[in-house]
Amino acid sequence: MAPTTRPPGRPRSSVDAEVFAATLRTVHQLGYTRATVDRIAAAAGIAKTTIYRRWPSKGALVTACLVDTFGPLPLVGHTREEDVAAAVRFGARRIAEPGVAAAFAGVFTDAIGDPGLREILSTQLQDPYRQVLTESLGLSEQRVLFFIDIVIGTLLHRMGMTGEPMVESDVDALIQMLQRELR
Amino acid sequence: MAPTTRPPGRPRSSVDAEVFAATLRTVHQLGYTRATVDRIAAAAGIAKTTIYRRWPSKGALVTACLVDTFGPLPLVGHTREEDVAAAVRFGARRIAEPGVAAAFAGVFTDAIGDPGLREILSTQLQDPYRQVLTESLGLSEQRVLFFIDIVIGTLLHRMGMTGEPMVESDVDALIQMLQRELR
DNA sequence: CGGTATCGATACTAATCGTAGCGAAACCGC
DNA sequence: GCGGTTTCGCTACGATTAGTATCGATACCG
Repeated sequence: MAPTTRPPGRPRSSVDAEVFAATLRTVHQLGYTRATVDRIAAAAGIAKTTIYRRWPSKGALVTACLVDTFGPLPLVGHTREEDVAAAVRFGARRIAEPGVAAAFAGVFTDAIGDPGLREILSTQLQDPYRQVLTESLGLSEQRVLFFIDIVIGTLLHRMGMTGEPMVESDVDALIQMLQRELR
Repeated sequence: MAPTTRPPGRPRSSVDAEVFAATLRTVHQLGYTRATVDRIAAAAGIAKTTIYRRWPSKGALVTACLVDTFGPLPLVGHTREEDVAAAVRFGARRIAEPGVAAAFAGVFTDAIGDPGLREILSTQLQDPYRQVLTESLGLSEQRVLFFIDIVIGTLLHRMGMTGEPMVESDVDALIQMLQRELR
């Protein structure tokens, strides 16, 4: 049926990309807590109310921002080893981008005690990778979730403790360890 | 020299244990953000001002609470394998305790953009384990920090995503993987 | 009993989240 | 061009929270 019947009224201005960029920039500069919606809106050059018309809460905005930043996982490998390496390097690159780790930590914090937000987090951010990896790596769902916990958890903990991304030699060690584990 | 010369004036009432317990209880029930200092104080049966006389900020209070909860790492193993297993199980038990994971996530969030708090976190919480493990496992400092990232990061990510502690079979898999990695 | 430092209680400032209401603007079909 | 509909920017607002200031009461010491 009508695939794109434009609804009546003034269309939404296409500023989502601007808002996401402004969100990461602000979170990077000030941290999650002090990255107020007011400041994010100002950085994006729009009004705060416009943000709340599109995302129901600050946590949902940041989660959407993370989903947008991570994007699809490019798995082109011919072997499981190649795919594991590609996935880990993908995660390491993304988490090293300014503001991503801080946004992650903030969303985790908000998600505790907010089941709705945790649902969004698990469904929109983790599930796509779980599906792709389950198919691509040929492992059980439990095994894939275990893999995701290790990759993302380890990289985030390093960022949280030191404020710096994991050095390349440690990323290499992480890849080798997981290649052996998933052999 | 005088080991315990009591300073003049009214001594501090010994309520630290009560406050720590109330902190974890409240964070467990309401999450880090809504666990206000007012509520924690009420749960501990003391005044909010008493808390601020002892800890400079909510983040510092929760960090001290985590330090108190984790406590010293009991390493009695005769082999590196035994010590690795003991350390992982120790972390898994602690992080599974109510409120601990939520407190961790909250402190990480606050620590970004608050270098003082990150310093406390790194120095008071991570350093003792780094020292003990470096000595006990006979590994380089870099290797031990890598080990800590994997253990704590993985366990926290599972708690943050699902709200439930990691199941025992996955903890066993984590142990085996790390034993192989650190062989 | 005097000196000193803590305790409880109250009040306060400064931020912040999220909502409500308003007139102006953008786009559509006619 | 014109009415209908929806989003936009803007301002204002209520509720909640971190952290500070203050004051009388209290506990311990010599």
